[in-house]
Amino acid sequence: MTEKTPTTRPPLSRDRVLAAALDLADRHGLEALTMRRLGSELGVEAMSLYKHVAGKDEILDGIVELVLVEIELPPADVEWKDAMRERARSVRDVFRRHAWAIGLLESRSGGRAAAVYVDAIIGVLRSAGFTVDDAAHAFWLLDSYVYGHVVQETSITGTPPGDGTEDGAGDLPHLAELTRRAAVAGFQVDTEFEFGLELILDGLERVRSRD
Amino acid sequence: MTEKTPTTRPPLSRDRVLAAALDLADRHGLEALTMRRLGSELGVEAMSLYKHVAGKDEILDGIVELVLVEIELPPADVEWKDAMRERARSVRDVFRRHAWAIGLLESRSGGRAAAVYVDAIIGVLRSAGFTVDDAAHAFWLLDSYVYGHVVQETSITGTPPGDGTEDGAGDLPHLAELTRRAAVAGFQVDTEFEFGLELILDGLERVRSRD
DNA sequence: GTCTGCAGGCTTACTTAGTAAGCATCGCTT
DNA sequence: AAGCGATGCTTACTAAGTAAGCCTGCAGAC
Repeated sequence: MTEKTPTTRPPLSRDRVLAAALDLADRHGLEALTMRRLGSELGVEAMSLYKHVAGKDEILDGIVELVLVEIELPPADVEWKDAMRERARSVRDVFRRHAWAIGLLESRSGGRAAAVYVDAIIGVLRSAGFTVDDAAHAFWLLDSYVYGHVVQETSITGTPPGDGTEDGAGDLPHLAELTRRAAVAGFQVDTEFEFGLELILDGLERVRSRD
Repeated sequence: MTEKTPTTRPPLSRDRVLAAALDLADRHGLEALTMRRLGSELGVEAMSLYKHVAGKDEILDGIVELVLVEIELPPADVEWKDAMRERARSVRDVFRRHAWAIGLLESRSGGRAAAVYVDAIIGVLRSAGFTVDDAAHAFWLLDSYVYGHVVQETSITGTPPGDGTEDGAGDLPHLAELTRRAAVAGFQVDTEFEFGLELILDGLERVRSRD
């Protein structure tokens, strides 16, 4: 129909499709990631993508995994507390870069990347003297915290002004006080994050010394 | 076209629509909640719903709020630690009953119900002697933990067997150990939850006694 | 009693999304 | 040269949200 493009287009591949999908989600959000748009991003029709991926679900799984491998695994020889602190920060950074990935993770396993991640973390904890059970506890606790924190951050910063949280604060005195305080102090999510992180790490240290 | 139904149907209303939507999501999952299906559930065509709600988004906001009001607020006169423990459990229970709501919460403010909830919790903490800042810290920390924990629980229990976490465990020794251990001990999420909860509450107690 | 307005539900139809099925073409192998 | 497989294209179907406008029966007003 149209002229054949003189520039030979690099052939598609599963990797190129996934990379483009990741990029698209980062730039325009997850809802912009449609097969048609992803296709046009690659200079191709939507249906062509199906030669390289089974369907949209596989793309979603794929980009979640791409995100997960961005998490920095701690080197095996650092002190456990430093290692956990660093990985917690790394997880937070990664999900702030790819906020859309949080919602996806809920329904997807994360593939092998997730398994590698778990293995590395548990490894550090075991070497530090945690029992199997306590290592599992520590992992769950830390991960729950980090995950929950990131979700709350993004859902707060992503909330447009004028949402339900502020109107009617007249009869919610503590909330009003909190809001006022936050406005004055310049609310710092980073501070919140570090506070909880240190509290948890200290608590885990107590558990470890018991083991 | 069809015969007029002899039984007079109770008229629709915003509340009836939201209640039916909540019920539908509980019974068949969030993806089953479509305007057409919700309509037929109420014996009505999809477009009729638009006389009572502005659109699907309003329905989603509405059922999120319905879920949030199920969270039990602690009575003002209990000891803060008991109050926090109870509300954490209540939050967890509510979201286990309505697992689909978790994903929704990420993108929605929660309306006034969320504000009431925050106000009540901060109130308890302030009365217990927490400074404004520490009350905010405590709130963020606890909520992040509970939220993250629930998400992880549901995503694990919702994962079909044979996912990426188990194959290839050969070169992931710590993960293998953990899996084995979990199989033997009978993995208890409840135990995990309580462990982290108590650790955090103890940490917060230390913070409070400093105030 | 008749008329009228309108609230509440219905019909149709448009848009966007995912994707099944099959066609076309280009380049390499034999 | 002939054939063939891989890669991309075309068409078309289904499901979902929702805009626009129609229909009808009931509540007062006269």
